[in-house]
Amino acid sequence: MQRMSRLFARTLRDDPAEAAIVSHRLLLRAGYIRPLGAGIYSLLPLGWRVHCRVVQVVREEMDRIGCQELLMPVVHPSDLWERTGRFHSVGSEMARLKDRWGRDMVLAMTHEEVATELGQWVASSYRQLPVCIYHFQTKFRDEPRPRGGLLRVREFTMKDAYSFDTDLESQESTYQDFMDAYLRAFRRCGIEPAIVESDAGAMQGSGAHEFHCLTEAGEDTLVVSASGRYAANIEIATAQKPVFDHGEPQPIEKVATPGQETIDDVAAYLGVETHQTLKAVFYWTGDALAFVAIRGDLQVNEAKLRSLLQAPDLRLAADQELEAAGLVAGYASPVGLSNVTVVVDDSVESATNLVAGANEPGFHLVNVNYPRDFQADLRGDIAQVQSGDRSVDHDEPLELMTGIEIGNTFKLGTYYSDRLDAQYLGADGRRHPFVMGSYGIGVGRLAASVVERYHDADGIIWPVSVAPYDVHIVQLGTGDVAADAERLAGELEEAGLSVLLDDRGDSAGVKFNDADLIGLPFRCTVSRRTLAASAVEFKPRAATDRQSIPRDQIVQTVLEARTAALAALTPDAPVTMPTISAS
RNA sequence: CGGGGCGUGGCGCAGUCUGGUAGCGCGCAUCGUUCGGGACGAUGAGGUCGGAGGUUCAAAUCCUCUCGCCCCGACCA
Repeated sequence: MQRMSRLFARTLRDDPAEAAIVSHRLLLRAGYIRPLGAGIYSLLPLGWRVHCRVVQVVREEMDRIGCQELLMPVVHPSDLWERTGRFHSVGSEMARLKDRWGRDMVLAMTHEEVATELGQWVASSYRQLPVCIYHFQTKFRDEPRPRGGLLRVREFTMKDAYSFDTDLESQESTYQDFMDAYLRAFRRCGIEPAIVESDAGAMQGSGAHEFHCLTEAGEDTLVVSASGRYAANIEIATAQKPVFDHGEPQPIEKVATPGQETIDDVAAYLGVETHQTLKAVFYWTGDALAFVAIRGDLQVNEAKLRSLLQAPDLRLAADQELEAAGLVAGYASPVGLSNVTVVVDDSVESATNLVAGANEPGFHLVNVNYPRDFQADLRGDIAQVQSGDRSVDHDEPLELMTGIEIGNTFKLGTYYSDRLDAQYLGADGRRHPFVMGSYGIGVGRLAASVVERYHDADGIIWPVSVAPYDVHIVQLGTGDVAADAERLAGELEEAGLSVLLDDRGDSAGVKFNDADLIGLPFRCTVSRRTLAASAVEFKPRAATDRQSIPRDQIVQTVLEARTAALAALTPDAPVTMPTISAS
């Protein structure tokens, strides 16, 4: 039992000024976390208990699929990272340091390298495969912009798992096991995740999924079809691109368009729809300029472009870089260009007689046709899906949603095993690289997501599965009242429940408000009034009504309520695409 | 990295423009009265005004530099 009078925490009456997001505000106010720097937090006892509860849920689901827990170090010598190429490719997100001998070390932001090294050491034969390992370990990622309390931090605990299979077929089965385990873990925490296809990004894999908690506070945009049959992160999402008929190709012509620098202006000025224009956008790949041409009614999707160009450091080009290449912003054209890489979205291939810039201020070209008038160095789909677009597979309308990425799964293929010579001896007597997977869950982000999902105007409403304590006893009075509250706490603990006892001398209002703020699932109030009635007042945090329960039945009542609440978190329900809840 | 905002006691803020004894509410401590939804009274503790330099008789306030934090964007396993 923890007494509130001794709890290492402090609840705040006023909202901290820095907190703009619900979970951040409530976790600070209720005394769960305390910032030390940007994106760096201490977990106070309440926060740590939630952390441990979440860890335990995830651990049980990992163990359930036969994944074995271990612990890998945070500080790594750089050589493994040199061998996979990530020591140089990752960039400043990974913190680096030198040891006393001047050797390069890294603070691990993930553990593919070390896991692969361990895997090849242990599993020398196909007879030992498949095998999976996981750990809960501190990650440090030097994020350019931490935000939202625990939602995006620089130091955090991640559950990361790594699988080793003999071949793609086996890995597919292992991957499915992880998907199932993730779904169960999130549901046990009270979150029905949206599962979407995602970008493998720096993981270098061949396929990936993300699990999202749908909430306005999220940073990721997801594209979901009406039936839920298609769901993807917008970074990789595809959609049908409507085709417009602008007639047979006509001779190219230069027209004056004074002062018309935007697509909308030019289209209006020349009396055409935006889909009959060619939009030019310029990116800097890190060492070269890329001229991106896309139909005027579409937006460039930078993640897709980055992937197509294989340019991890892609960014919009600066004006000086445009001038140096002889391009005129607002009037730029791919026609007659030779010194820059031209990337063409496939929307341009089906369009005829487009309006494009003339590379001359105040002039555009009409009846520009690809590939008659200009060539592409690269072609592909680099368009951003927009709300209302239709899915490729089932021709369904697509909707955009926002979510917090609480977990991800990656099919790594043999990227790491190839580079680290991680091989097993197969039944055929030959050596083969492991087919690997990696799977992450951010513990703190998951806890914060639960708060985003479960709260009201008064505070947090923890699901029983991850609450820091099961029962909040509000003791209103001293003497007999205090004695009975203590006795009740003992009985509840005897029954296997964890208890936070508010034994402070504060007024009832203060105590009730703190109880609501902290958000334990069940509240029991003990006072003169309840003592006289040989009863205890019982109120689930999520309920609006208080009940008077006979004193000799209260423990049973709480136990049953908790059991029912746990049963309501059904990990085995069929997968459905959730919608954003009104809470 | 670009744009915006903010650093004054544990929390929320005023004071800065127009330089002149550092304030308010909450919280905290002691005493008393209260006692079922953030009680009341009295007394009290607590701040080198983020830091450094400069201007001035005098700087929270003006100038320069710097550090940090928040928000938007860029970025992002």
